[in-house]
Amino acid sequence: MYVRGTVADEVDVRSVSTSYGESELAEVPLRVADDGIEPPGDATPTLGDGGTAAITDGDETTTVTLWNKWTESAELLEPGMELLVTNAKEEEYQGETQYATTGDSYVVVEPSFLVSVTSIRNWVECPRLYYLNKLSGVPLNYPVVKGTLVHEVFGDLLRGRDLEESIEARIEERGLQLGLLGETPDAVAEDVRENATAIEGWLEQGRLTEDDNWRSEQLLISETFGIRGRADAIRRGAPVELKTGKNLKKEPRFKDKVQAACYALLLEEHGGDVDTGTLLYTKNSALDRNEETGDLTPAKDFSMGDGLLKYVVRLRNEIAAMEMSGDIPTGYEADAKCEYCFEQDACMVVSGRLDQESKAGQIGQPLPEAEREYFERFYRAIEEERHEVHREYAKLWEQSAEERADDDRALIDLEFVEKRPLEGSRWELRARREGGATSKLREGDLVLASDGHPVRGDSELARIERLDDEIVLTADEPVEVTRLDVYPSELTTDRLLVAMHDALLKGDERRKDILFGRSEPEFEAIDETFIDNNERQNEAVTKAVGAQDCALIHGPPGTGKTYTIAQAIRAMVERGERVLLSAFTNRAVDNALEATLEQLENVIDTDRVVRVGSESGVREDMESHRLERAGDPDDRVAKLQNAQVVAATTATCGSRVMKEQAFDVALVDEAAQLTEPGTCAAINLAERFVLVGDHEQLPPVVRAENDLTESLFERLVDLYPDAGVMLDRQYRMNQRIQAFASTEFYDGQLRPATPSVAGRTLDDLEGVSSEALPATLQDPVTFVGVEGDRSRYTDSEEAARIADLIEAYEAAGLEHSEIGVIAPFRAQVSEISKHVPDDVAVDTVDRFQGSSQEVIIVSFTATDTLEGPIFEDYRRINVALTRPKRALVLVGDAQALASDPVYERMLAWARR
DNA sequence: CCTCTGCGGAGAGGA
Repeated sequence: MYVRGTVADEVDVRSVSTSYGESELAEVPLRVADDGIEPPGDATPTLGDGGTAAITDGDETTTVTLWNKWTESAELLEPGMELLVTNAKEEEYQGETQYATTGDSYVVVEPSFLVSVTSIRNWVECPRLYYLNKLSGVPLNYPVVKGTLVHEVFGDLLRGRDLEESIEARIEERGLQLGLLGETPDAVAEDVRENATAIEGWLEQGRLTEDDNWRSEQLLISETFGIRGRADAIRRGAPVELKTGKNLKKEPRFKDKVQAACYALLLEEHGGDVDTGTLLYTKNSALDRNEETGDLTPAKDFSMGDGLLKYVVRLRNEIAAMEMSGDIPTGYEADAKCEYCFEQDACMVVSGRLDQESKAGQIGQPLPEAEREYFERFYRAIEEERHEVHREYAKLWEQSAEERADDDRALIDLEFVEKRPLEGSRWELRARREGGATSKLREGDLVLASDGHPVRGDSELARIERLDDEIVLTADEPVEVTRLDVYPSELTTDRLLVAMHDALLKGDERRKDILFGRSEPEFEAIDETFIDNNERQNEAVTKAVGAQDCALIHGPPGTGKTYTIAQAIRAMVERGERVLLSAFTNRAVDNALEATLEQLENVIDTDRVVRVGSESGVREDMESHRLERAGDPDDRVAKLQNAQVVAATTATCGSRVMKEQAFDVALVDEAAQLTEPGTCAAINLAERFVLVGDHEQLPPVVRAENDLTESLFERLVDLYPDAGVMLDRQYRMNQRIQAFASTEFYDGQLRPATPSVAGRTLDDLEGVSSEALPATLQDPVTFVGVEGDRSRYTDSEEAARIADLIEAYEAAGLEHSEIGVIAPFRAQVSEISKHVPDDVAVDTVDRFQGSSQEVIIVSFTATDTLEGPIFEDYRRINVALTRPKRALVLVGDAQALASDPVYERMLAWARR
């Protein structure tokens, strides 16, 4: 039987005398949900749909007694934390039903917080090591890259690939990294071969027989233990861990055992019964020495007792509890000796600078208080984001397949078509979906591909190669795919944390003076005209070029931001500077890059403009500039080092490869959509920075409400008005259209760049005659009142009216491709899509940002009131209303719109 | 109450 619930009160641990002698116990008051208790005989949680329901008020409070070692986990408990006890027994006490741990119980603190196996492995060595790893990441270094290569070759061997072929191919794939490390393919091959031969020899020692039943690289997630990880290999159901290092002792290292034990727990939940683990220390090897040394083969088998598995769960509980409480580990939690630790210096510096308690001691002066306060604030905010990612994981088993599909987080009920082995030991999987099924999944995404359930079934990490009615995936292992789930990745949060750490602990002092408002940005006087027909654009380029620290370019809709950026980069390149061009989205990076390439055409060889990013992220027409990772090391590294302009998303700027690069200037576009740490990822790489954006348009997308919602751009614009320039002439909208946005969001400063822009109408378009339009649509801005169907996120009446409007425009000679429809909700987007022709662009506000259209129709999808966060953020209407060039139609319920002052003014303007 | 893009996954090792 298992018991799951929320800790209702403080927990005391005490000693009692029992018939077995002195024992420790903790009585945990637990608020248990209706289905938080499973009937006896069920050792594991129900594997049916639904899982454990949320705890509600009417739930019962009971007492769960945790015995002996589990009291260590009890000490970690605080009211409000989730607790899960497996194999509990039911007891009657004073007429009340209570529960207690048995010899077979596991106690799991905050089970929905998924701890990675690596975290547990680091933590057991020293909790501080775990923390440092999270904070500063692992830089590019050869031993780590080599280790990864050996693992890849190991996987290939298990999948039957030829050794030499595998080594060559895997080294080729890592050309760029190896080049940056100054390694040659031959030397690396020699190194890898040494380890790999040991593996191969061991495999050939008759151990790889038909019934050995191997599987390599399996991603495992445990909803019971709250652990996830990827096992190197599984042999006859037991974990095999590969180590590239040396171990001449008889026993495996303790942390390695712990790692294997984690996989054993994960396998146990997947129906296994594991009592041994194998560690493969491939540097030990030299099989020829086998006879002299007796048992010095690379493999060390060890038996995994119950005690070890439970110990691992307690370790995991320590991490979960610490992460929930937000505490910082000191290192005293562990017995590890700091003097032998590789991270001792880093540890002391971090604790010294951040004034943290640390077993290793502190080095250096603490950062100023404002910086420490900043660190703590953002650390907390980023960790909250991480928790949201963990909650996404929990939904993998808390939600039913149908719920996930409704949430667009999964494609379900796929028809498995085939699995086909590919060259290089990967597999191609194909499945078919019913037409019309939508999801957040896109080509290039990493997904959980499963034969029915992403956690409980056979499941594998796969990449979407093609996403049509037939879906094509690639994966390391074959899975008979019938379902795909969004894979919740912590990568972005990891990189945000590291970027913030680098900005504060590695950033130069001058830069920090700017970030912390201690010093005004300075500018070199530049006596040059860059753009002669737009004063503000020219001023912006002048500021960008002359900035000693930073410049801020505020670009409202249609004001030629991208062109200004391209001009600024051109001027910088002409001065011989190395420039980083970055933005949050791939789309924005490619847009800016395209404009930049135009400007640089006759300035430098455009081979020296390099786009760093994944194949699926980079726009097709920029592919020729994309830096392929694979190839000859010297060649790859030369291409990057010689690049004078490098373009990459901010997330990529946080990658190990990009962190090796240095620039004179970082230019960040769409900077108002970036969190502060996100911006830091880019500007950390350069001496000076230029941020370009518009804080009156959409803010950063974050999962949790916290300090990440304000961009660095916005903060600095407020802090240093003199460092900024606002572009004030727009080249997009008819004057009538721009009027509202100008007064409402830009103090009336936004104006048409030329009389012809101001006077733009549909009649300018070839074959269009506005006379053919109904009288109500003659004005460039129109309001169309619709009562609405009173549903929450959709409105079929609005959708129907919009279809009529499109017909009217079509009759007047407009092409479908010249019309765009914007709605606040995705549900309404798909509702409208049903009513209008396929080639009319229908999308959410968020996705329309950055583009424009001749005609824009906005569906407000609100009846009676405007409640809801989507309407409260006025920046969203600013974006919606500034997309059209020649005509704007607002469709909605006038009464609802009039209930909010801003919307009411909008209504007045539209109805004029 | 909603909007939703990134990312070589996770883990690789040094005594």
